[in-house]
Amino acid sequence: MPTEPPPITEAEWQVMQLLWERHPLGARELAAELGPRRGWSEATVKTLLNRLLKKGALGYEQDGQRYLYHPAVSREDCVESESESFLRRVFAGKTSPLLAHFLREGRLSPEEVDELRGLLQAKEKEAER
Amino acid sequence: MPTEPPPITEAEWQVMQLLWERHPLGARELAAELGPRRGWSEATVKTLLNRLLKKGALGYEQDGQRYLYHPAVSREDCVESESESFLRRVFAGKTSPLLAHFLREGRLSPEEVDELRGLLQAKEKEAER
DNA sequence: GTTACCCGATTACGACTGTAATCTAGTTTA
DNA sequence: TAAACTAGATTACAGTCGTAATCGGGTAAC
Repeated sequence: MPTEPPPITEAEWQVMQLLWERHPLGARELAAELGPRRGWSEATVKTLLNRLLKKGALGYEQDGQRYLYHPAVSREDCVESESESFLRRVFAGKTSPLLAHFLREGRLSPEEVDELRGLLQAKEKEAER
Repeated sequence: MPTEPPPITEAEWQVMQLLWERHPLGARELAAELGPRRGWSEATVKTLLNRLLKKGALGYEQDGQRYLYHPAVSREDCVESESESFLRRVFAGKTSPLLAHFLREGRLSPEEVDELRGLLQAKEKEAER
């Protein structure tokens, strides 16, 4: 069973997403990337890093006198737990209406449609069993 | 354009879900239903009702000396705005991975699979255009 | 060796949340 | 009519969040 990840807030997700893509990174680099695109001061980024450390969502290795941060929880686990809570809250736990909603609203390339068809077929077989 | 619904918190969603299903309802009935299943005191339910009124998410009609509450924002609008924010936060705005995730994780009846296949086909045609 | 600087740690602070208790004014009851 | 009961309005209060400024200790530069 994957360890239940700590709750990650909206602002913290931004930090995590970047670190899941690319790590390790120092506060400096993180701030350089996130600051402009989120309108955050460097201080704000540092606060988020500290909170994520405290939650156990990040780890670090010392690099001279600074830290190089890296994720300590997997993206999959976080996506999973956030998804579950969203599903429960907004769609009363029923997956099918959720899928219908996003299928209607989303824009999908033909390739994506194809991939999803594949997954649906797999699902179908599984249901037959 | 549907009016942007106010942000609804986790606890408030419970109240809204019940009222979307069945309304109008008095604070008494709401509390009778939500209290047990959420472990809330009646006072808590009243607080939530007040906050939702203040946000404009609920309306009421006077019934003697009490209120009968009813939704003032549509479930669809709330679902939509909550879904958008979830999609952005957790799946970086990309619908396809979201669908793939819930397709993999969810349990679907054969009928649901069928319905989804229909939606997929519609999507496909739309993409061809 | 002082001085300026970099960086993590600590503190700040108002808004929002979850969870209630209390107040207050009308209503029912003895 | 005084006591008890409703039910909405107001107040409470600790924890979290977004957003930051400041502190303190080590490092580099002069």
